[in-house]
Amino acid sequence: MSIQTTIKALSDPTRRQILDLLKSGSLSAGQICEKFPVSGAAISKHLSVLKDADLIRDTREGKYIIYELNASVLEEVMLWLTDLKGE
Amino acid sequence: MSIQTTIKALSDPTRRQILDLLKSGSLSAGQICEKFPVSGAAISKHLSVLKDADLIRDTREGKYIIYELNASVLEEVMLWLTDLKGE
DNA sequence: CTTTCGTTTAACCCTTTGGTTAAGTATAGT
DNA sequence: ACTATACTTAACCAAAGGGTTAAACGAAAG
Repeated sequence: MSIQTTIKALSDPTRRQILDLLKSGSLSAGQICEKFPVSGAAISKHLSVLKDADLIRDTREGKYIIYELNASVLEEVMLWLTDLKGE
Repeated sequence: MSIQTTIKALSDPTRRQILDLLKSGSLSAGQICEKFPVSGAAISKHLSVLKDADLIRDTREGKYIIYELNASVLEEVMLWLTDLKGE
């Protein structure tokens, strides 16, 4: 995954909030939806952007789809930022 | 400056390249332009986005406008990322 | 097997974004 | 005072982004 894909995914506030939510534990798409004042379709699209960036992973559990955070790809961004900051 | 403004500014590859350039030292708008295959107007707009985000500062020197990196605002982004990664 | 529930995909609508060219502003040099 | 140089701003355009509603899909339950 490119740093471009990662940062683009991070550039929307709703998506960052979703990541913040998942920090405390995995949630189903529906549970995530409840937290935002937008349609399920909108959230579903955000989730797919985050998934394409590999910032989240999903697994189906029965009729639910559970999303979990994958923070490991943030490493690349951190490195770039650290380098930019110089030391 | 909000983290939103900062990340949005970072979300364009040309703007990130500009920041990378300025890491090695301050440059005039024209010198920055030379490095990119787009019009001066396009670069000027990128510079203004970076400036609004306080990621760069400018000072006029004669007929040149010199841009310098201001990496300090990256701290907030770093903190958010670090928190998300969970130490 | 049909229905219901959870979620995604399709089709669409605006707004934002990143580019262009052309015109404007500011400083330097003649 | 003019002209050239350095850069920005204005006006415009096509593409991308984030939202909506409605249709489709997958698994479970009746």
